[in-house]
Amino acid sequence: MVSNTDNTPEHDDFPAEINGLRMTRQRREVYKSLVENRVHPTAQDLFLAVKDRLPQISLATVYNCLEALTQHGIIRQVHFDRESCRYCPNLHEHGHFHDQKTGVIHDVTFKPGVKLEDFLDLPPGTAVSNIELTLRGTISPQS
Amino acid sequence: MVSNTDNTPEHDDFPAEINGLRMTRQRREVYKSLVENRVHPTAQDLFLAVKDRLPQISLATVYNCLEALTQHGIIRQVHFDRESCRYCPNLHEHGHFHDQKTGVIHDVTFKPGVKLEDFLDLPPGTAVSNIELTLRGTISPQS
DNA sequence: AATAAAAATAAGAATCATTCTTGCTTTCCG
DNA sequence: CGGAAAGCAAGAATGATTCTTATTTTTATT
Repeated sequence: MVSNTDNTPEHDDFPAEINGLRMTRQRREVYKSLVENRVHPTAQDLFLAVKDRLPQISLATVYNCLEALTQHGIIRQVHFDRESCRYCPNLHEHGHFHDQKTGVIHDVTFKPGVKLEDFLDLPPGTAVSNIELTLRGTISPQS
Repeated sequence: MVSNTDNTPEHDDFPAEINGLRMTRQRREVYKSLVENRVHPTAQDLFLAVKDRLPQISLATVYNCLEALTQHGIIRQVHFDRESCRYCPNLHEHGHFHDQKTGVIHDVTFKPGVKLEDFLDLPPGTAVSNIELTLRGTISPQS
């Protein structure tokens, strides 16, 4: 097998470790493909993309890499109904708008300074550690 | 097979049709079990519950009923990551808070009068037809 | 009320995303 | 260097959901 920690300049000078996770060749390529891809890809999408650079990578390894990256807070999973998981390198608090006409998924940010309590009736004592917000609808062309 | 449109008083005087959907015996029992159940059950949960009244009902039929009820706007699907779909008879706009300690799922309502534009940066021209909001965290005991 | 057509159902097979298992390879660290 | 730990590839296994098919029930028509 080819070296996994090849961080020579022609391989992008990627850090050897992020958030305590060793950046192996497979993890690095999966992560890079995710960052380059702007459409919230699935594991399958990333598998095909990474194959160009690592032809013998397996789908299971892509899943392993995505799991490891997620567990270490480097990327996030995004869910739409029970479709295949999608992945997102944007770590800022944000939601997703799913355009039902085009299928495109847009990131949606919260207005600055807004707190959950401003728009939700939360039971007293709730400590929210994770938010997942999904909107669906259409975008009418702007004149 | 037992009659499907038995709406005699001892069977609860249920309407024979809701939102244009014929209330068959199976659909009625699935719906009633969902309303009685307060914990956002899965199809499997409902299958077991309904079996008491309709011993020969099949899991596929429960899925069919839930699909029909959902399509006719009588109930809603709720998703938590890629876990089994859960179902909810509460049609009011609301989100869900998943207590990570107890596993209990609480409905969370929006503060009255709040609009999406109040707390989200939506691209111009967006028409939102569906909102799914999932929170995770814990509830500390109130003193 | 009889009957043909349409809608629902039961049962089990099929699908598909994801996870698990196993044997091998690479990396880490003394 | 050499053993232990971590990662990986390949394919099998899992599990929720959907699909298929034959049968039953309901509806529409007479």
